[in-house]
Amino acid sequence: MRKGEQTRQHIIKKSAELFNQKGFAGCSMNDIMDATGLKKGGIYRTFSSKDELAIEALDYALERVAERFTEALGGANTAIDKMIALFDVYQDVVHNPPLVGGCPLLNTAVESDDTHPELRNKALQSMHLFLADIQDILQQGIANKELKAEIDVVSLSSFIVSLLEGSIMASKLAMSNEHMAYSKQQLTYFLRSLQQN
Amino acid sequence: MRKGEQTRQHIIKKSAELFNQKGFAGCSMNDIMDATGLKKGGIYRTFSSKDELAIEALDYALERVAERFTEALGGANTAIDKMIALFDVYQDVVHNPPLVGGCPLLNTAVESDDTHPELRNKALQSMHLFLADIQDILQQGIANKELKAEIDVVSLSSFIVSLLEGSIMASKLAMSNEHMAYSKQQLTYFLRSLQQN
Amino acid sequence: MRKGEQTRQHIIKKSAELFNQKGFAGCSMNDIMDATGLKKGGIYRTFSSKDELAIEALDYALERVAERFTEALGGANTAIDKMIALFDVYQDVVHNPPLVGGCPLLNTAVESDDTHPELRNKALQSMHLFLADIQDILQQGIANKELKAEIDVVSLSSFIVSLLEGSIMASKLAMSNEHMAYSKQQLTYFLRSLQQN
Amino acid sequence: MRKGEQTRQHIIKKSAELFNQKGFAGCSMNDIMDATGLKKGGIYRTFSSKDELAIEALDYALERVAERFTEALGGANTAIDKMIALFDVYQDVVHNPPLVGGCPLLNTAVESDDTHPELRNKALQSMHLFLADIQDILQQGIANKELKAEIDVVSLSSFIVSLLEGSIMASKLAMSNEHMAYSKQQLTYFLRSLQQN
DNA sequence: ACTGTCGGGACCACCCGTTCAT
DNA sequence: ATGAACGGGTGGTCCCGACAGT
Repeated sequence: MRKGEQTRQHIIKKSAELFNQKGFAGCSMNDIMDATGLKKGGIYRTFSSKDELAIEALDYALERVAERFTEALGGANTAIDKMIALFDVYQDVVHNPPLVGGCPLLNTAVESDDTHPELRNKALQSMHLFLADIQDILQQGIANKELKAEIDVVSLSSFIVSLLEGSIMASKLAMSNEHMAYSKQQLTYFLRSLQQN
Repeated sequence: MRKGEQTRQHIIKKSAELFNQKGFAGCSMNDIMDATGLKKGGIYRTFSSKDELAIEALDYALERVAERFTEALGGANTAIDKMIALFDVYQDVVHNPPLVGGCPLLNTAVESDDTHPELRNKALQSMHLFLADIQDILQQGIANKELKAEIDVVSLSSFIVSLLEGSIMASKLAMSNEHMAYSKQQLTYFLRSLQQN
Repeated sequence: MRKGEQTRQHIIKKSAELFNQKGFAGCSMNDIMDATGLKKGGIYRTFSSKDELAIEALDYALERVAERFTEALGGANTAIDKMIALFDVYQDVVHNPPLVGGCPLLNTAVESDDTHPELRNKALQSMHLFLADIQDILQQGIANKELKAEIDVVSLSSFIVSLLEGSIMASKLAMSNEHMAYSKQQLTYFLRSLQQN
Repeated sequence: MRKGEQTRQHIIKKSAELFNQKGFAGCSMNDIMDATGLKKGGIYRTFSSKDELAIEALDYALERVAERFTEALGGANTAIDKMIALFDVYQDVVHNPPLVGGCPLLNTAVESDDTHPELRNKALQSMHLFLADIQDILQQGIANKELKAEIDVVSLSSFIVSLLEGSIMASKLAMSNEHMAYSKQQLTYFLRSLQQN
C-alpha cells in the first residue's frame, strides 16, 4: 500500500470513530488533527473538505459494521438464530460496540435527517441493504419450512431493524446493556410464535 | 402571564423546535435569534447560556410529547390498545410529528450520549418515566387478566420503547411512515400472542 | 453620532488607507484588525465580509479624493488654470498625497480590472464622473472664448485624466514628484496652444 | 535547449501572464500549478520561492513588451512617428495587448510601490530604460531639425510615458480602446506644435 | 429596569507558501 | 519532478459579556 493510501485509511478510521461519537457538527477538524496526529495540510491534501471526509468516514463505518453482521450471520444456521445473532453484535454496546460511538446508521440518521442530505442518503442506502439481507434470510426460513408461510417479510424485517436500532439507543442512553437483552429476549419469544410447527 | 414570561415561553418553544431539528451543536444562537425575532440581549437576559436554554427547551419538548402520549392513552381501554395507541402518536412522523424534528428523546439521546451529560440525563429520566408508565399499563393488563401472568413487564416495556424509537428513526430516515406502520403491525401480532385466552 | 456609526467610520477610514496601499488581495483582515484596534467580532458585526468592507472603503477613498479635486477647482478661474489645479492635488504625491497610498482610482483599476468586477465598476463610475466634470470645464472654457471652439472635449478630457493618472504612477514608482511636475509643465504648454488668441 | 531549461521557460511564461492579470498577491502557487500543469515540487525545484519566480516572470514580461516597442519603433522614421508608434503597441489593449493582463510596468508599479521593493525596483529600472530610449529619439529629432531645439527632452519623455501608461489604465478600466485613441490623437496635436517649421 | 448594541476572543473550515524524501 | 506533510495564515462564525439608551 502506498504511503498516501495508508495515511488516507488512517484518517478515515480515526475520523469515523470521532464522527460516530460526537456527530458531524460536534466534531471539528482540530479534533481530527489531534486524533490523527496530522496537521491541517496533511488532512486537506487527502480530503478536500470536512464533508468529503465525513462521507468517506461514514462509508467506512457502515462497512465495518456490515462486516460484523456478516460474520455474526455466518455463525448461525436457522433464520431465527440469524435474527438473534444480529442482536448479539450489539449485545455489549455499552463497553464493546462494533464501532466506538455506537451504530453509525442510527447516529447518522438522527443527526442528518433534517440537515445533511448527502449523509442521510448514505444512511438510507445502508438501511435498505440491511433490510434486503434480512428479507432474504426470512424468505429462506419460509422456504425451509422453518417459518410460517403467511409471514410478511417486508414488514417483519422493518420491525427487526427498528427494534435493533431502538435498543441500541436505549442501551447507550442508559449505559446499560439490559435494553439490548430485553429486546433480544422478546424478539425470541415473538419469532418462536412465527415458527412452523 | 407577565411580559417576561411570555417572551421566555416564546423562546423556549421556538428553540425546542430548532434544537430538535438541527441538534444542539448544529444550531447556533443566531438561528434562535432569527427564529424568535429577538436580539442577543433579549435571549441572554432570559437564559444565561446556550446550555441552559437547551435544557429548558428539552424539558419543554419532552413535556409536549408526553402530553400527546397521555392523550393517546386516554382514548384506549385495554393494555394492548394502549400500546398500539403509543405508535399512533407517531404514525405520521414524516409530515405531522408531535414535535417538528421528530422525537426529542431519540434525538437528544443519540446526539448527547457521548458529548453532553446534562442533556443525556434529561433524556434518560424521560425514558425512565416512559418505561414506568408502560410498565404500569402492562401490570394493569395482567391484573385485569387481559395479559398472561408470566409476562416480564420490565423486559416487555423496554422492548416496546426500543421498537417505537427505532421505528421513528427508520421512518424519518426513509421519509416514509411505512416503518412505523410495520412495527405497529408486528407488535399487534406479538401482543395478541401474549393475551390470556 | 451613535457609537456604532463612529466605529464604522473608523474602520472605513483605516481600511481605505490600507487597501489603497497594499491592495485588496494584499491586505488581510488581520491587517485591518491591527490598524483599527478592533477584533474580528467587532469588524464583522459592522461589515459582513471583506468584500463589503472593501467596497465601502473604496467609496470613502474616492469621495475624499473627489473633495480635494473640488476644492482645487474652486481656487482656479480659467479652464486652463483648473486643469493645472488638478495636477496640483497630486503635486507632492510622494510625501503628501490626498490619500495615503496614492490615487484609489488608479490603484483599484489596475488591481481589479481582471479580478474583481464590483470594485472595477466603482472605479469606472468614478472615472466617468471625473471625465464629465472635466468636460464641463472645457466646454465652459470654449463658451467663454478662452479655448478654441474646434477642441474635441471628450478626447481632451480623456487625455488629461490619462496623463494625470500615469504621472501619479510614475512619480510614486520613482519616489520623486518630478514626473508630476513634468506632466504639468508639458500640459501647460499644450493647453496654451489650444487657447483662443 | 535542455529539458530543465524548457520547463523553466514554460513556468516563467505562464506565470508572467498570471501575475500580470491577477497581481502578485492575488495569484497563488496553486494557480501557477494549474496553469503550468506541474506540481508544487516541480516548480520549487526550479524556483526557490514565489518571490524569485515573480521576479523572473517580471523580467520576462518586461522584455516581451520591450521587444514589441523596439519592433514598433523600427517601423517608423521620424521622432514624432516613433512616439505615435509607441501608442500603437497598445492600441488594442482591451482585446489584444502585447501581454495578457496589460502593461507589466504599470501593473507592477501600482501593486508593489508600497509593498514589494524588489519588484518595484525592476519596474523602476524598466521605466528608466524606457525613458532613456525616448529621450534618445527626441534628441535625434532635435538634431535632425525635426523638433524645436528648446524642447526639454527629459520633461517631454516623462510626459509621454505617463500619458501612455495612464491611457492603458483608462482603456482597460473602461474596456474600451477609445482612451488609447484619444491620447494618441491629442499627443499628435501636441507634437505637431513642437515641430520645427 | 430592561432591551439591544457593541465588542471580544476563541474557534471554525480551509488555503497558503514551503520543505523534503523519494 | 512528484507526493506527502507542515504549520501558520485566511476570511469568517461562534457564544457570550459589558454597557448604553430608553
